[in-house]
Amino acid sequence: MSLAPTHIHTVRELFFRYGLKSMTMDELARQLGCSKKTIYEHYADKKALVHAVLGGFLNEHRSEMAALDQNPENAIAKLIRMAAIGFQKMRNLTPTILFDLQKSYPELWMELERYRKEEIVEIFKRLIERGQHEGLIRKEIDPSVVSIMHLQHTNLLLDPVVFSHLDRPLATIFHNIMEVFVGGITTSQGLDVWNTTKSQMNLQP
Amino acid sequence: MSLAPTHIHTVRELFFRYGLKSMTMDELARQLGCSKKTIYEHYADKKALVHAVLGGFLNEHRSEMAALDQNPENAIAKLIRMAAIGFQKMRNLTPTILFDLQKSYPELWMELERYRKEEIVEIFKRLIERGQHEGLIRKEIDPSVVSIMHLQHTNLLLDPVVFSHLDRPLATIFHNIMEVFVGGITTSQGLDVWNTTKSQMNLQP
DNA sequence: ACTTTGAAAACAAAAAAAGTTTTCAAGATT
DNA sequence: AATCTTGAAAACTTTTTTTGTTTTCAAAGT
Repeated sequence: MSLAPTHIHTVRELFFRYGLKSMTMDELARQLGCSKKTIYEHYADKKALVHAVLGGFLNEHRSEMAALDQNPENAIAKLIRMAAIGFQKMRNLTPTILFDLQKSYPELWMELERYRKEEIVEIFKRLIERGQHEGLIRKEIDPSVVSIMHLQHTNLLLDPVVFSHLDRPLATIFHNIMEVFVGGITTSQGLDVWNTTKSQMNLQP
Repeated sequence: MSLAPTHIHTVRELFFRYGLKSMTMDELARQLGCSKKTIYEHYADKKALVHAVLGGFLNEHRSEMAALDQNPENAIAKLIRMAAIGFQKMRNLTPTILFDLQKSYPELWMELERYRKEEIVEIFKRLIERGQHEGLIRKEIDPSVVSIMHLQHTNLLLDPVVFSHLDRPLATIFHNIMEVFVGGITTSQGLDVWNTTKSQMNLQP
């Protein structure tokens, strides 16, 4: 029983690198240097394994977000940090993964969708509301609208036809998008905070 | 019979984006907006289709290389241009594609290997020999050795664990690699040519 | 010596994909 | 206007692949 905790990261890497369809259970066992039997002792079927991988991935993100939420920083700084983590994380979701997920594991695909559209959007929405109370984000801004808008921004990264041909580092793309987004929602006071925060933190995600 | 020339590029894009395994014939037909029957009128089987796509890809590269070979430039300049094109081209070969190719179409995989290890290496070898005759590349350099070395450099780009985590544009990685490689093989005269050439041409591949 | 363990490999069952054929409707042809 | 052609859509068969299970066997531990 030497599999579950140690090797699940390897499984994630293989799934993410080669796609869910291409990475068969035989191949997986071969790469892990164990037998299929051993895998099936820990996971009922392939779906359970994919579920564990995706679940772990989302949980990681969830707890990183939660950790940031604890921070006693201002709303703008939190917003940037959360966005940076989100962009960084979503990079791992290649077209192949998303395609395979959607086609072969629709329930897991929906779980991913739900996580992003509900949980994440909700966190950003509340963060924007907080920013408004702190006087950093303009009152005319509708938190529900712009939190969805932000989600769509991260979606753009997942689509290879949008930015990849520019051959820019993710950090550059991230920085530009945030410059527009944050610039667009902040009050003049918030803008000062943003400029200070920006120089303080390492924006390289 | 409206398929073959027009839509083969779409097929390539789909194969390259989602992988050969994930992109089934049904899905392909759906995405192309035609029936499977129509596809099978032009291509005997899926293998023939993959062959056509890969062949087209290699031919494109082949003719770009040939066009450069005609140029009346010096050997160093040609070397850089060819390398740039090579790096740029190989980016399209995602881990999934290479994996699927190797596993499901071993003959095509070997054809790709052969193309790179023989045709491309041969071109670079002759180019380096020419550079030596032009007095731009040092005589101690063994063309056979360093042409293979260059091939391995481009291989590094295909491996996601080597450079991707740096989050640098391809152009930066390319530039650094070439700085070392060209710097390492040139005479002082060749180095001057390289510096001049470098500023003249747009290194952004 | 006797268990236990788990890799390796053979296996059966199920699923999926490839490839073929049929159907049918829209456009072209006579 | 009647007929023919074309090709998408979908139903279908066949082949291949994959999943998931079981068996075998050898090495490590008791």
